[in-house]
Amino acid sequence: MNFTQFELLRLLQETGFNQSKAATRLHLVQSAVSRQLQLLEEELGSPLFERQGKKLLGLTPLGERVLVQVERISLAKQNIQAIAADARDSGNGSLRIATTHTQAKYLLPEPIQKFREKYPGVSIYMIQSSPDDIIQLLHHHRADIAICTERLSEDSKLIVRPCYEWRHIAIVPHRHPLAKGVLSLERLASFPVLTYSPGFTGRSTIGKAFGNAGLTLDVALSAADSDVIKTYVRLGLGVGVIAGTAYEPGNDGDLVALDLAQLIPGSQTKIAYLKHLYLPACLEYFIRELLKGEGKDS
Amino acid sequence: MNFTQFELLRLLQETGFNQSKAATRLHLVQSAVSRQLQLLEEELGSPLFERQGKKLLGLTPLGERVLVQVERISLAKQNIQAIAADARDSGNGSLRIATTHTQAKYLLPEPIQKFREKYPGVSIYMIQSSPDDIIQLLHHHRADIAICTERLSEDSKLIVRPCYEWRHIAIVPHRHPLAKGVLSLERLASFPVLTYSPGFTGRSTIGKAFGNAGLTLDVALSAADSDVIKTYVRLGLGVGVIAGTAYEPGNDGDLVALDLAQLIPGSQTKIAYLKHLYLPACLEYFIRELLKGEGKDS
DNA sequence: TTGCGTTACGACTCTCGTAAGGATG
DNA sequence: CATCCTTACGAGAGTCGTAACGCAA
Repeated sequence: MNFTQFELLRLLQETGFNQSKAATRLHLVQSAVSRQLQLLEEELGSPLFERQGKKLLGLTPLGERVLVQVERISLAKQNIQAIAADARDSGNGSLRIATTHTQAKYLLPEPIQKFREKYPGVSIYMIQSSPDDIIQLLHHHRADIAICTERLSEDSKLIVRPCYEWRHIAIVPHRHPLAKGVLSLERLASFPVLTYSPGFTGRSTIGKAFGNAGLTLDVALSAADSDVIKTYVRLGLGVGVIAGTAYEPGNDGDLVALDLAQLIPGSQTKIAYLKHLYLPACLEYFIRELLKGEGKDS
Repeated sequence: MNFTQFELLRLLQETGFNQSKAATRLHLVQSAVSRQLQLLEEELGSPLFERQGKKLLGLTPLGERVLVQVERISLAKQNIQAIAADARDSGNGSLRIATTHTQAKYLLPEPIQKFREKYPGVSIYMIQSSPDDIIQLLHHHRADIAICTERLSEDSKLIVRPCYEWRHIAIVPHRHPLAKGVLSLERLASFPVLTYSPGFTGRSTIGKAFGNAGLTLDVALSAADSDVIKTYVRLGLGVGVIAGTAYEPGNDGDLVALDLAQLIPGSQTKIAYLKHLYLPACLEYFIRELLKGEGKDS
């Protein structure tokens, strides 16, 4: 029973119960892993893994219950290291932000600039990925905080806090027919639409709004990235539906932004971090900055 | 960073930061403790303890934050052992009940008998103590479950669940003047009273009831134990005020029980166990039995 | 002097890596 | 025969206990 053995358990699950891969990630040889596994199972008195011959297939019910506790231990141990690092020098360290392109480009610049001024010694890692991946990054301790609009709610291991509300807009070139006249979901749906990939930046909200109106969207192109969408809107591929915050009057003067507030419900961008995770001074500051203006504490 | 070092931290706090005592409880010599402490502080990079010369005085702010995580680790580790023991043989093991005399004698016999029938292999340790001690026993992992009436509410580390409601009664010998006539707080207070020691079995409720009525109690004798009180009531020392459940018609026929339901508010006996503690099958069963009839789940 | 903590050193235990071998597809 | 796991064995690291020392009440 030691930390290495517990870390091993976690890695075995992550690697699909492959001892060789787990060994590599622990900087050990495979035989050491095999032995530690035997020792642990022997100490606990019953097998933690389902086996077929010598190969590991998965966890036993016992193994699963144990793993829950192991995750707690792993988290608490990381917390201790974070607490100590914070005490040694709270102006140092790293901040790993997992988020989507839209947030990284349009929401975060200002808070990150303020953060940088206060904590010039902290390295910021911006990890861009899909919302599904982002949550996995949190769970696997590969990111400290997640910022995104979707997939952040029904997870008991996370603390999720609302960060800010925003609206979708439609963008079209000036010459586009939609630039003039009254806007409606029906009229919008009559054009090819360019918007976010499923799972990104409120795409589900868009889908629901049209679905409820009995309309089917002709999605000509979907991308994770507001800027990619803008590019193809400029090429005349159709109507772009993007986050309102992604429209930059300075750079996007060639495009007309059409307010969809009456047509598509608002979206809420949230921040999330692991429950029971120690928040270093700098991370706490960053979260406070992000929540500023929102006012709602929980 | 290993489990021994963390266990050491916990023990140092328990022993008042005395390395020698902590060493003994870890079955080590004192010099080993000294070295492990240095290694841990060196690894974390800053001191965990306030020192005066060589003597340890207490925890630094860092040390306190670390200790919180250490307690989580310790608990999770114990959980793993409990889970494994439970899986090896859920009919075996032990059940450590911390409670007061009144509960042990008048509430628990029936549930424990049922428990014993279902789990004949489980050793039951009945730890009788004061409510204050009982809570400490839980925190120090020296008891699995606490059952008592007082001091069980404002602790965020515990899960507290109401178990049953009961009332106080007054007991007097047949010849006593109080055995006849109308009962009132005033009349009761005019006699010497024998009741529970402060902190025991609803003593605070009794005190408040008389206090609110502007009466001072003449407590001739207080004891932790209903049977002791009965004994001295029989000797004519005064009026006994005890839990209604402690009156046994069979054995206490020489005493008159007077209902105090209209005079003293009811008390609630609760059960408590550590949050995040793994409940072995037998403990889960025992808790379910205790809550039966209460119906309220939370 | 007694109690408490640190430092030095030898002995022992533990765990690793190397290497060889068995099982499985 | 390639992958995955187990077992045997020697080398090295880590931790303990003994013992000697420093310091304060």
